[in-house]
Amino acid sequence: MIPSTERQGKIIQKLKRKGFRLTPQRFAVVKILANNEEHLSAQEIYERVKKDIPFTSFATIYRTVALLRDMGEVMELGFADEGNRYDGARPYPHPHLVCIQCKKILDPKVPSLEELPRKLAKKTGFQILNHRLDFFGLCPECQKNPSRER
Amino acid sequence: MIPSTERQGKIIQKLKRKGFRLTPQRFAVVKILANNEEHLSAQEIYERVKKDIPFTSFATIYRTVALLRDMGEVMELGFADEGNRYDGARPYPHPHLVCIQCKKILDPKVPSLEELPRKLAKKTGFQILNHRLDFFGLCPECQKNPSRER
DNA sequence: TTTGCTGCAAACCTTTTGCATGCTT
DNA sequence: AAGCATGCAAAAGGTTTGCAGCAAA
Repeated sequence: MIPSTERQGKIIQKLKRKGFRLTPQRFAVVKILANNEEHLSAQEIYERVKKDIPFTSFATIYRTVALLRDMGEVMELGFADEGNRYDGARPYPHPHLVCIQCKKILDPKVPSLEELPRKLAKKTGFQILNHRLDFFGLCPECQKNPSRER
Repeated sequence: MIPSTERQGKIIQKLKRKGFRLTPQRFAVVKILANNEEHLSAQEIYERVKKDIPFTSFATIYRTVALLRDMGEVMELGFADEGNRYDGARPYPHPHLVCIQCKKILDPKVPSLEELPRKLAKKTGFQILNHRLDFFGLCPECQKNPSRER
């Protein structure tokens, strides 16, 4: 578990420094994303925020994660077939292991791509800003329970 | 350029062998996807098919690429922010270089991941079925023309 | 008081689906 | 004749946006 207050504090300071208001809704979203190793969907964030602040709307969730994403403090993982997932603990490129059945997402410890982006930039002339490395498959639980849903 | 008739013939034979009909619409979609190194959107496939068969509908495009995808003959690349892209020339995992401005997608020649999927499966217990490695950035042209749209 | 933020609902966009019609074999 | 495939239009699903009201500095 990454120390809660560290990421949370960093994000909140950055928000304030940039002149954004720290509303209760934003605070709730930051709290959830900063202290969580999971890769949450907008729906999950919405449900958790509503426990604190029952009047929260979906629009605010989306606006807040977009703000945090634009600040570089949350990584948005888009998937075509389901919704986006958000990672506030490690907002930088890293490999993911995605279960196609229960939809859980893990961060496997594999050697990073290291210099590949830089080499590729040199070879192709692209200015490389980001990358994604995702492995898709069935987690051990879903191999045993072929019907389990998320 | 990959030899046209080879992929095209293989796909058509497979369709027939599996008992699917080779309608003019399907033939047009196969022709476009099999003989094309680009990564086309559904919209682009639709437009090109309509040149041959003006009455074609979007539904048929989607049903056809889904059929080819399920047969393993077309790779569907889903993106969250824009539509899917389809690759009929290389329907197996390989890295992509994606320009975030003009949306072109290239296949860079980089060392493949080799044994990483297998190692990861062994370490995590996941049954790994697929993977994606995408690099995002600005292509040389878009670096010069920051406003160019696709 | 001013400006930013929120909630609600409608809009968006791509993809999927229901259904009646039409084409193949 | 039987069944698959198509076209059309509507539905679906997640995300974004317009707008009026509210709240924080």
